[in-house]
Amino acid sequence: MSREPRGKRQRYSVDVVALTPKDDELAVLLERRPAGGRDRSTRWVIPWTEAKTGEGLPDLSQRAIRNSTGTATIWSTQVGAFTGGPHPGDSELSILYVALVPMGQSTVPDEHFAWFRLSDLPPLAERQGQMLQEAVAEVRDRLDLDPVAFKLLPATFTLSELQQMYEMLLGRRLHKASFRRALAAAALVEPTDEWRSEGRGRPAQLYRFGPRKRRRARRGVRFDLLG
Amino acid sequence: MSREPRGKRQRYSVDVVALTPKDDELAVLLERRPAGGRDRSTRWVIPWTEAKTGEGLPDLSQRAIRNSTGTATIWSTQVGAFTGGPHPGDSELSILYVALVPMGQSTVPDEHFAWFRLSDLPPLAERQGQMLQEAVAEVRDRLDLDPVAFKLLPATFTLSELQQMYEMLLGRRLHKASFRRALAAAALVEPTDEWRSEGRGRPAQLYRFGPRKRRRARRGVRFDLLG
DNA sequence: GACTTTAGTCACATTATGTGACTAATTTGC
DNA sequence: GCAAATTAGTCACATAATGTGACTAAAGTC
Repeated sequence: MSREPRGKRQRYSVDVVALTPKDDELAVLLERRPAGGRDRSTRWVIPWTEAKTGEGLPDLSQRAIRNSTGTATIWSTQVGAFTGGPHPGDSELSILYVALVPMGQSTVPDEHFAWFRLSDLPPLAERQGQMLQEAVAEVRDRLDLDPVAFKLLPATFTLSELQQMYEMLLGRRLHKASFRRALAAAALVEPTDEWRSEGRGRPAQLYRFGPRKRRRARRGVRFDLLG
Repeated sequence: MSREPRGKRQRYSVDVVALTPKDDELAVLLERRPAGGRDRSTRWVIPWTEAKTGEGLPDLSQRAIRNSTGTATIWSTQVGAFTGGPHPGDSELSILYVALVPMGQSTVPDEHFAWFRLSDLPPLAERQGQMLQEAVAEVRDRLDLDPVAFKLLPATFTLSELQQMYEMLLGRRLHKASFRRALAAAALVEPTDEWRSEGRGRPAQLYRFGPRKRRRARRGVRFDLLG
């Protein structure tokens, strides 16, 4: 599957950056594939799936996610289209998706796949590295528009776990009182009647995701320009 | 150019939604193409350009923008990849770009092109309409991360013009004092020593875009979820 | 010169956010 | 059993950001 005869090029591929929390950090699912050309070593690459003729992106991306993560019932979104630099599958055009795998569901389909923490990545080809960066940026950028943090948590969770998830995604610490005040104002979670005793310390109440009311999205202009 | 022999399918196309301000509203550049199949009428479509083998997206998108708007020196960004629904050029996959044409530069390359205000669109195919919506949403979503509003203005402008541009993009009125306070805090514009007398009323000072200092992008979590 | 129109600023009320200190409920060590 | 440690959860207050009406300024119109 790694080499195609020249001339019969792939039309395009869908590449999947699957992310999951691991040791208070994001981890990405990579696939071990034999290097192309004269290089006999193996390398880690972002898993990809070839497009079939007539297959639409919704189906194709679901198939690609199933191929790599083993499940298709997880959240994903398109990051964009990429060209340039060598692609492991010889396809000129990659459509990149990022998929979020909840805590504790990060199994691997077989021994060719493994999770790597972002701070402990194996060497990646340039285009691969860039695509990974953009996939992570896509998730971070959506953080306050889209409740993506919840996609990385199990169905019920404590507020401290939720805060840790936001801290992981934002890359900085948050103040507990501020976090909970903002959360309450957004009415995003609802308490369950369960409590979790996590060893030492006071037990924490479990919450589930459940947006109750609409926020009026007023506010003036922001000019939150960074660059 | 409108029909390709069956079997020799296009690999993919780059479609360009070019936007410009017109009558206090956004307008989009559409192209008149003969309808496919047995339909002899013409229809308006989002301009597209076929990919050539070996051409990367940066070059290709510039070429596509030049083909439709006549210039390539304007701001653009990728919106995403689309499949599904008929494409006027028979290509299964479209990579969508949105390009912003400054006020007063909205010429058309020839009589096959025309600008349509968003409130006054001709009938579009379903996929085309959806792509247009996503392109506009992309620009709106970037408004406070990226100074896109300036890409729709000439090099110098009055603060009232800038505010009107934001109001057009946001679809709501802003308070003058708030707007200017936020603008000053972001240090995004600098005054020129020119003034414009626009008929009646006090003349307005002209400004140019010129970010002076970095904003520290602190702030806690936002939870600005709408949906 | 009074009135209209648009530009530009100010002051104050209201709301949002940052932050430390507090109380609560549990385990651990003695 | 009881103090110390640990984590959850809340409060109160200081500071900052935003909403808003009213004001002054400089031009044209009649």
